Amino acid sequence: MSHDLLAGLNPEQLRAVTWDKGSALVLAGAGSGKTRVLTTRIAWLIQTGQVSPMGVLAVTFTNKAAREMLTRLSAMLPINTRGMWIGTFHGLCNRLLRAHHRDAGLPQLFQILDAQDQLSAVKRVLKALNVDTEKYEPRKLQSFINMNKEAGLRADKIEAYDPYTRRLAEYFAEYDAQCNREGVVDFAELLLRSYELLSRNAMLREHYQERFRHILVDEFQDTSRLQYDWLKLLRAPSNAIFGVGDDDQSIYAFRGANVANMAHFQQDMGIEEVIKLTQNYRSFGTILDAANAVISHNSNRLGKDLWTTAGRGELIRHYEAPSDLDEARFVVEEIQGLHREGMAYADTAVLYRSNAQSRVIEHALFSAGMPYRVYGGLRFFERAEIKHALAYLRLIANHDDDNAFLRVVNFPTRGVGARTVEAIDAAARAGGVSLWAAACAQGAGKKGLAGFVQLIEALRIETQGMSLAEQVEHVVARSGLIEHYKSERDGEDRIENLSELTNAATAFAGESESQDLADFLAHAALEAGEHEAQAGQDAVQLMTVHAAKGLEFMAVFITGLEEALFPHENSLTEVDGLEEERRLMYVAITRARQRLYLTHAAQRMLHGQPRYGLPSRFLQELPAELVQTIGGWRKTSALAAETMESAPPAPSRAAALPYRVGARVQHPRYGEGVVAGYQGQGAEAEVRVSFPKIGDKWFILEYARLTPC
DNA sequence: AACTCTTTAGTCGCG
DNA sequence: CTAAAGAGTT
Repeated sequence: MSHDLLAGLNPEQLRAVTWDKGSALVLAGAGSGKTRVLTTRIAWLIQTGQVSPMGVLAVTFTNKAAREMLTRLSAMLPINTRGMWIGTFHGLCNRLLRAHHRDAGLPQLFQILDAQDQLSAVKRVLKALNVDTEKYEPRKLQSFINMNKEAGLRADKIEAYDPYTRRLAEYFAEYDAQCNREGVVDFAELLLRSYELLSRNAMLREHYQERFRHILVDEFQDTSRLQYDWLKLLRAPSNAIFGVGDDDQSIYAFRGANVANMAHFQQDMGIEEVIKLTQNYRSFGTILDAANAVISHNSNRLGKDLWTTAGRGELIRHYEAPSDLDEARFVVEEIQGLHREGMAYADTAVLYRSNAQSRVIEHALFSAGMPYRVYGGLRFFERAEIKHALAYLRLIANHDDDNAFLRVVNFPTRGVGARTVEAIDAAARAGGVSLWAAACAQGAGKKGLAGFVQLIEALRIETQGMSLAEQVEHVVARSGLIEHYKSERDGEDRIENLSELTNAATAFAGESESQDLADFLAHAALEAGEHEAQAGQDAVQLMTVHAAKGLEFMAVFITGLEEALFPHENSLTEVDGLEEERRLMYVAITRARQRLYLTHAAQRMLHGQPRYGLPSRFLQELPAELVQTIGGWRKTSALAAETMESAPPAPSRAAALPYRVGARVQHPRYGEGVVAGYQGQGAEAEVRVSFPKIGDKWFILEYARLTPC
């Protein structure tokens, strides 16, 4: 039987799939069949009777990855995957907390705050404490809270050596208190809460440890400190963790990912040998060589090189554009050419480091009348009208949800102004009760408020006994949202989305076999929905490099390959920042199957001003024989190369270029400025300096009276 | 309560 | 430049 399952696996994959000596770490390169290994292993474990479906715990980071695993698994095995613990960290923690909400100290119908909700909750805390939000920015506090929770730290465990941090910790504590009062948890809280639940409750912990004989973890390099500890807590000494990841694709340190977990895992589990999947099934050899070459400039790697049997393929194409406009024009023309040769638009992707860069490319595509799709932006459950409708539903499920209350108490407007809300807020704080309770108490006198209270109560009663979809439909219809959007100029889309919400509820009820409103609300928070825009059409794919991780395309354009943009200037001041940028470059390169374009622009508009960038150091890190320069307005970028730290030193001319681009310099007449670029060579070399007020100035390098500052 | 003006910030973003 | 958020105006 298992023959079918294992057929077609290469020796490395086979070794990983059938590993039977305890915990394992699989170093899975890009395009090496990682998902296949994970799912085949689960199927193999079940089919060979080593574990029952209930005994498997498989964790991913995205809903998409979890879905894919489930789909592939049900194709491999005739089992019902429902009830199996396969999902995202957050989804599984949610499941755990719902099942044991009492032990976790949560109300049964606790609600989940998404990032937006969390930010407004944070703002409310700061307002209640009368904090100067200039000094303590809500966003900063939000990320402070999340960073600490991701490291497993509550407010009282934070070591604050300065008054500022001490204050932040205080506000953190107050925020948590507010969440507890309101019966809501944020994303990080889902994890921390379930970690604490398991660590405090030995009975529960042992129950799950006994149950999950095999734990499998996808994208191990993206795990946070807390997630790693959570996994260790769930694993009995006799059970195995199978971790799959790629340290070279670790690009999420900024949101708490801790690559070091891979090394810790090796030590903690006594793993002697890492299984490496290095055969790549995606790209041609030239592309892989380029990726290998770039990433080899990083230190602290576990180490691996990708290879293929597919052959060399085409050279990488490098285009040097005079400006961002020209870069976009080039990309458009190339895609048109590819399309004429039969390539689908959807097989081409344009990647960039930051979202702002998409504008120019979008404009060029639009002018050329070509279809395109931009990834990112608002997702379905994040749209304002959907959040409004959900707020009504949340308030029915949990009256104490102050976030939801504030969102809709006066939307659509019903004469409950800021003054009234303030009064409710004061009463609620004085009485230590929720806004809802305070509103009920004083609502009688005020027309609008009384109407709101009655509406919510009526909805609660009316929806009892209804199916989930009926409840959603009913609440949307009675909330007045549709009437409100009818009178708005471009409200049609919003009304359409609201009716789509009913469809989403129907679909959810069908998939999960749950008619429970709380389940649906959790689903809405945990799965914000796809990025809607014209999915499924044949369109050029535009996205950031981060968003491209895990995807592949026949042809890939990596644009904006300039110093200070990619690698991003902000990363240069961060610890290991440059290495993370290089991994980002590695991810970008390995998205391409057949053809890879690298482009950079000498001049680019940034923040409304022209910026002059040198070619990215990553271009220099590519072996010249893999790259073919096409077009190009300048013969060589050798001059540029020599200003770069990572380039081999060229003493004679390095002395001639005393400042890096981006370096701050002082000029006796114009004051402080930033070096924006160089032009010419030798005695004619000129330096361009940007001054804040005055703008850009060219100086003959030899005579310019510049001093570093 | 809608509208307008001003100010400000601007890397990447799963759940 | 430009989008978003906050403040101020009608």
